Amino acid sequence: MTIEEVIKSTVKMDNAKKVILNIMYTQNVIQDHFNELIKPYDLSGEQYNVLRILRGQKGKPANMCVIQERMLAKTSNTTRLVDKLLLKDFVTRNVCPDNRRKIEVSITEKGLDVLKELDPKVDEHEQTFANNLKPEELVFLNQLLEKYRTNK
Amino acid sequence: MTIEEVIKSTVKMDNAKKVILNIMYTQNVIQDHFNELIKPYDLSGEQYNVLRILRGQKGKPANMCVIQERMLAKTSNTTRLVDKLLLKDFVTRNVCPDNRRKIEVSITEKGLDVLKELDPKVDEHEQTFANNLKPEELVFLNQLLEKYRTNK
DNA sequence: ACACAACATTTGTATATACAACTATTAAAA
DNA sequence: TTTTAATAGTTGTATATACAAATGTTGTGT
Repeated sequence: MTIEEVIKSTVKMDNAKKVILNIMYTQNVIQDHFNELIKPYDLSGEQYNVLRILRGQKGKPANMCVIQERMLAKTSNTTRLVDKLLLKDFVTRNVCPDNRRKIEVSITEKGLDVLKELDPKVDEHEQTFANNLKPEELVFLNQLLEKYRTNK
Repeated sequence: MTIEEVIKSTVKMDNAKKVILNIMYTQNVIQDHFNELIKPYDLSGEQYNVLRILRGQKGKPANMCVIQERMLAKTSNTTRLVDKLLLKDFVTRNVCPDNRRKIEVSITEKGLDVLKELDPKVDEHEQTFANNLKPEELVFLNQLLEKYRTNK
């Protein structure tokens, strides 16, 4: 389905506009699919993302600004995301002893368990889309997107 | 900047995962850029999108479900989006005489004026990104994204 | 030591989004 | 014709997001 069909556009669009709409819409489709996947786990997409970042720390705690800079949506409110994860016992939060301005956030066993349970489903989610392209097309799509963003 | 650099990933990712993150992140970058652009006009991205859809109707009013199906984010609350546009006198809203379940929404002169003023800025926004790619790369990027979404 | 800037995080507030429940109207079936 | 189902839109509520202002802590210059 082309992007014109999706938005039932009546007027002809140039490729610059089509690309923007295609990226926006594709992101929406991916996100809807992913939200379905994590709905039973009472996690939002950004909450999942924070857990993933914390697991990537391999035991080392992360402070708020580290989490922030590794998130996709830089405008998210990290404090309140961590609040939600705390309520579910997926993370711990402590003042950093070396620098009391900083907060050390770590993932708990319970948090790791949830991620482990989600891992195969997330892989499947990723593959479902990726299987529509040949391996070399995937590589090229990555290159094009990265080039498209140059200097932004 | 590769997606790994953006999220400062420590672990190696396969291309299926990279593509997802690249699309999500690129959408974020585009949206942030667009939000800057429309900020002075007191419009949100989705509000702009509704106005654009209404202009595409070329005078013919659109009812709520038509607007809904042409929006990128299918989960948006059309009623409240139109409420906001009404407050700014950018649209009119009337009960459809043929079928009183339906609502006819039309763009006003004032709404058209705002779009007209935004047009060159939106074009520039689209070109800023598109100029990073060759014309044939743009075409290919569109094809890859559409193929990537197959059956979703 | 004191003032002041820089840093890290939190809080307030307004708006937006997600999703289910609800109302009103029309169409279809019994 | 009454009941039921389908359609179109609205409202309630909880959560999320955006962004500015506020708080507390540390570093720097005088």
